[in-house]
Parts: sequence; structure tokens; C-alpha cells
Amino acid sequence: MTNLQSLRGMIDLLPSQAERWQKVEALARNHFRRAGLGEIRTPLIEHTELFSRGIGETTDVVGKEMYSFIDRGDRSCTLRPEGTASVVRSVIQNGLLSQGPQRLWYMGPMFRYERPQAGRQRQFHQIGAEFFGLSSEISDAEIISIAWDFLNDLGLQELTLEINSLGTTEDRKKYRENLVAWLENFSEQLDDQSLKQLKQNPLRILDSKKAHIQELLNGAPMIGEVLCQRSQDRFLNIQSILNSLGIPFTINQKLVRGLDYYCHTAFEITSKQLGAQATVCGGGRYDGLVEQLGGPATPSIGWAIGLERLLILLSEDYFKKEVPEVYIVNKGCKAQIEALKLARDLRKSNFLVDIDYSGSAFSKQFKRANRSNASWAVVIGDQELLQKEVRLKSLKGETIDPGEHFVKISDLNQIIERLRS
RNA sequence: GCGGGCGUCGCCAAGUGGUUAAGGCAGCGGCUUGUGGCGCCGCUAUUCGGGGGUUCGACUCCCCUCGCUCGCCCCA
Repeated sequence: MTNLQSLRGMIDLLPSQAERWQKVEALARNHFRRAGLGEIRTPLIEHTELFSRGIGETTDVVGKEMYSFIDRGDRSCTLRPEGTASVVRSVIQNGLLSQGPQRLWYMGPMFRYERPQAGRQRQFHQIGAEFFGLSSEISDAEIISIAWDFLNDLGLQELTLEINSLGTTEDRKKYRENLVAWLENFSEQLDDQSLKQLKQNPLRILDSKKAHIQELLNGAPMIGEVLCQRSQDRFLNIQSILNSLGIPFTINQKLVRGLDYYCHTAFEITSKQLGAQATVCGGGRYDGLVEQLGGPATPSIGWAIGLERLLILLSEDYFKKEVPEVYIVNKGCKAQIEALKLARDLRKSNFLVDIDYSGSAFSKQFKRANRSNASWAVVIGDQELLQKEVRLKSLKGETIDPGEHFVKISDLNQIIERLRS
């Protein structure tokens, strides 16, 4: 490698792609605005401790995927691997929780040191929503519905919403014991991977992709069986609200999610079109996290959408390329200055304007004008300068010569009027 | 971190040991020194991701390295 390249798993977004991103981002903003959420922007770098305490020491994200470094003040810092911990920190630090429930959203890059593959980069982007101070089942359903509506508004097909309940901390602890006890009877059938997980994070075995493990699990105890009455009621209530909203879902008792902080509701929206990294949106309730990070006990729930994956799902024809409305054909130094002046004026009036810089033959410039898909060519050359005019020529329509208009260059209003006709 | 596939012009792509590395798109110039969409003609890789080796000779074989890609792990 002689030339400098971007770091592995960190990609450039070129104009054609950036346009697509902007469209998706704008739609997300629109959905959040209508749902009354406020934007929060937190730093990309935090104390390492925020993530190790917030996400969980035993998770892979913390254990082997963080971009950490020691800064010049001898602090251990980490590029955020996800958004929730930072938002929780901010909400505590800035005292927002004493101002009533908070309904927030964020958007931006996250960093995880993993091996890149389809829909997974080391610098990737998430859009997320978080509710604080709301414990009602309605809030679970609402935040899910915001994600669901947004994804559907993008025209995505074949989305599946899966939900599960992880219950309270006690429920989860009890289930963990049951599951470990049961799995230990079959330890000879478990592979190295699962045996390791059995010690560190047994619930994770549930979403193993290995067929023989899944087969074995068919007989395993499920978390639904150990949920306390309140947890069960809560889960049933959410299902009935989702039904009322007409949002289709399936219950997946093996859906546990990787981060330590989840409790009660856990959910995922997946797409079959994505291959191995199928999760577009993942989230859940994390009632204990705020307190764990030093804030007041606060019920909380949130989700995150992976933008790279989302963009994979959007078909090409969802994005229409923006095209210049006006292409200014010109020749000569003086004409070029006039062209730029006119371009500025037209842009102030919201026209999309391209100027030809080549100085080449008019026939060439017209070819380019035509290829740019502009509706109008505006011609400024020696003759026009002499007459203090511009020539407006329509590039649309079947005929090659649909007529031209000469307008005084000083009469901007008339130029605009013609272009709008 | 582990395993499989791949890397030839801005993009797509032929070539798989032997004289000048096809072709298409895009770009530039011309046919037409001031008027477009078609057509025709020309130009555009001293070089095959990078480095080393084998060979009289390598884009083609071997090794290393970088990157991409698919899967595992994990997650959005």
C-alpha cells in the first residue's frame, strides 16, 4: 500500500451516497418532530468507564470492541460504541430528569472494532430514540411504533418485529439459574463457544446460529415460564396495545439482546434481505441503567437503527437524483462573470443552477447541458453581451427547437418568470 | 479474533506463463470556430492493490502484506 487509505472499516460517503443519507435523515427528523421528541447531541468520546459500567463488563462490545486510548491528561477515553450510555450520562449530568419525562432522539457515528462485513463497519451510524421517566406500557408501544412507522414510511418490505420480555432483574436471575442448570445436563452436546457462554453469559446461547444448539434448545426452559405475575401482565398488555395499533409482531422467547441493561421489553426489527446482519432496529427497556450510572431511579426505554443496514434495504428507485434546473452556457471571460452573477441571482430565487466552465464550443456545452437533464439552457455569449440580453432555451420536450426567448439581462423578474413557465 | 472467496483505467470487464494488456460506460477533442438529444472518428492503464520470490520471460505460479467481500463470534 503506497498511497494513504482510510482506516479499515471506515468509509467515505461520496456525494451520490450522501444525498441518499440526507433523505433518510430528513425523514427521521420529520418523524421525530411530529412525535414531539427533542434532539440530543452528545460527544463522540467519553470516559471509558461510562461504557464499561453502562453496557456491561462481560459484553463483547466492552470486552473486545471498544476504541479506547489514553489521552494527554492520562484519562482512559473511548469512542462511543453506542448511543444510550452517553445519552443517559448527559441526561443525568444536565439535570433533565427533574424536569419531567424526556423524549429524545439522536443520530451520529458509533465505533466498534470488529471485522467489517455486509452492513457492519467500524465507524457506523445510528439513529436512536430514548424515553426517560415513562413506565407505562403505552410508552413501550409508542416508541416501538415510532420506529415501525419510520421504517414503513421508507417503503421497506419484509420487515419483522419480534418482541420478548426479559422480566425484572429477579426474573432474569431466576431464569438464568434454570437455564444453566438445564444446559449442564447436556454439556457434552455443547461446543466450546457455548460452554464459554454458559459461564459468562448463558442467555446468549439462546440466539446461537448453530443448528444443533437450536435443536437442543427446543426442550430448554423459556423465560416466559418464570416471569412473575406483574411482568407477565405487563408483557400481555403491550401485546394487546400493539394489536390495537395494527402493528404486526411475533413473540420470540429466545430474543435476549446483547447488552446487560435490558429488562422487560426487548424487541428487534429484522429484514430477510440483509443476510447475517439482519437486525435493522434493536431496543428495549432499561429501567435500572440511570440509577446504575448515578442518577435517580428512572424507567427508560429506547432503540437504535443502524443506518448502513437501512440504506442497503432501500431500493435504488427510492432515490431520484436531483438535477439542475438551469444550465448556463457561456463563452468568454466577460460572459463567464455575467454567468456567475446570474447564477447567484437565480440561486437566491431557489433555482438549481450549473455553470459550464469549459469555454468549449457551444455544441459541446449544449451536449453537456442536455446530459445534465436541466430544463433550461441560458446562453450568454458575445452577441448576447452586445445586446445586453440572455437567451433562454428550453431543453425539454420532443422537438429540438421548442423556441427561444430573449430577455434583457437586467430584467431578472422576467427571466425568472420565463424559467418558471 | 477465526474460516472461505476476491483485487486488471473513475466505473463495469476480457485476458490464466511468451511479441504493442481486448471491449463497454463515463471523460476529453473533432466531424459542426455560436447552438442540444442520434451517428461517426480520434484520445485516455509503460501497467494489472503493494512488496518479495520462481522463471530466459508473470496480470497469469509461490510467499508476505494491505484492502474488499461472505460466514462465525457479536451487534444496529
